Amino acid sequence: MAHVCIHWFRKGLRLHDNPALMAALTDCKELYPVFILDPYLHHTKVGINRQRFLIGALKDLDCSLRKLNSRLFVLRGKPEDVFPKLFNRWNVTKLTYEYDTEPYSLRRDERVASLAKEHGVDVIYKISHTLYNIERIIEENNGKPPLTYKRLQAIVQNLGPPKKPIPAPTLENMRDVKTPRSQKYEDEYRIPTLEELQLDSQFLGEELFPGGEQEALRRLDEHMKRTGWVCSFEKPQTSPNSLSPSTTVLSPYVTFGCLSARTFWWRLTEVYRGRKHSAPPVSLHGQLLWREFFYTCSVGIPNFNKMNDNPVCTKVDWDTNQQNLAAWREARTGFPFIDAIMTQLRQEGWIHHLARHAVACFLTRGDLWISWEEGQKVFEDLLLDGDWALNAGNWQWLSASAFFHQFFRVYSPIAFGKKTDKNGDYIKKYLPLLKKFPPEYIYEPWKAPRSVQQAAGCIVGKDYPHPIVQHEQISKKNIQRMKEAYAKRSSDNNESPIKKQGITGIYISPGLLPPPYKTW
DNA sequence: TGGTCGGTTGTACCA
DNA sequence: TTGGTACAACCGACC
Repeated sequence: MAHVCIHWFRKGLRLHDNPALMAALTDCKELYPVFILDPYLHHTKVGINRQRFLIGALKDLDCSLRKLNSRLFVLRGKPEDVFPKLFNRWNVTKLTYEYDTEPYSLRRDERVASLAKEHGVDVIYKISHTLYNIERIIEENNGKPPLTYKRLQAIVQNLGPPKKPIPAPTLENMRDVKTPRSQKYEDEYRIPTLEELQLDSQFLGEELFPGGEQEALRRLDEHMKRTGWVCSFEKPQTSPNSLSPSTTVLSPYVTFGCLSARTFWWRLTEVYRGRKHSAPPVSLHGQLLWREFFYTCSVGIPNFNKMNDNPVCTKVDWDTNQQNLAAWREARTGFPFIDAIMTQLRQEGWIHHLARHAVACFLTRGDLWISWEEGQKVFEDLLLDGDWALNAGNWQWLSASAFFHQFFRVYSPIAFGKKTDKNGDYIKKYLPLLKKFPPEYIYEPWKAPRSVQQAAGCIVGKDYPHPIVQHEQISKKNIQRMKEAYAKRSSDNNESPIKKQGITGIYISPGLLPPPYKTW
């Protein structure tokens, strides 16, 4: 029997390495490629850069599908409301999609799958967002997520390399498949503009990272040609404040699934072959494994995006301070390095990993003592590569709430940037107000004599804010508060080690701080 | 994937 | 020549 099939795009906005889409084409007479703008995921709070990236990715997908005599159908609403109507309207017999491990997605997909069953629709899903089947990694580690990178590496070593990516469907694959198209459909299911999504595009900057599979593959090709660079890539050696990105900026494409992580992995393997090359955790392969690491944690650890009821997260008495949170979010902390990074984040939707470290440390354990959950929300809205699992994992890491425990390693909002940008050119690019300050004051303009401030045309306290905290003092105090939080954690764990751990494995010796380990 | 401080060592320069 | 000085580079200890 030939099927009428919906392939549901959510992430995985690509044709290459899309096994669920290929499954849709098997015994298929009619194909409906569908994307649903879900108010839970695509609300107006999501940053406009991210929305633009999504719209770009959808346009690109539609364009590629049209080359296969198909198209993309874009709908709006809650998937559980949308699908029953589509099942009836199109007499659907099969639904395919890519497996998604986020808690919201799992609940959503469970509801949709059960609706599909009620309508006599077969459901097929495939794993292609991650390198591995995440549940398989957990199984291999005796049912617990590996809580160190090293452990994850050992597990995946046993599993062997990730599956090879499969090619995109061709016209040959589409020979017996039709996508019904009519003028009525064109209007009804077209891709909305940003204005239609009630977004004001006048605040948009230049589109540095356009969404879409074609751009993703172009960008991948461009970087893979640089064999020497790829082979010697070590993440910690790249600069957080170069004027153009010092890394690939493929992450937004992997996040939306415009680029398959497995395709990226195997392209790197090709480049590495026969050459001396860097290795995980610092290499580019290593970066993909970090993604895998946090995905595995996010699946195996309950309430992974929260402090409370999250068994790996140290409980910290974070302050509530709306003024300071707003100053951080809106790039007016008075520390040019921090404010420049937050400006780049808002304008461009991407900042370097180490820049994320600097601002995350500043918001949490370093200076403002504000919960990492607040930072998580800001990154979620503003980062093009904002990914539920990676965002939660990295915020816990940086705030020394989980995974990373050397809380006395505090980034200086003044000294850190100087290592790779002595002149402060990065600050001048994103905070042009400060561009006339001489290098000796650019990281701490409040120290400049009045005459220098006047000459620079920028008076601290009037044109640019005073620093909202005194870093030297506050960071010392915060280290002490962190020490107390760790001491409390240890004594709580001693009282009921297993119960407090929540997940059954004992991965931190109760009563002891984890040994200083180096993960790269 | 830290920062700071104090101490040591190495080195360039010069009287 | 050589001793003095300044300073950079590095190390370990500590937070």
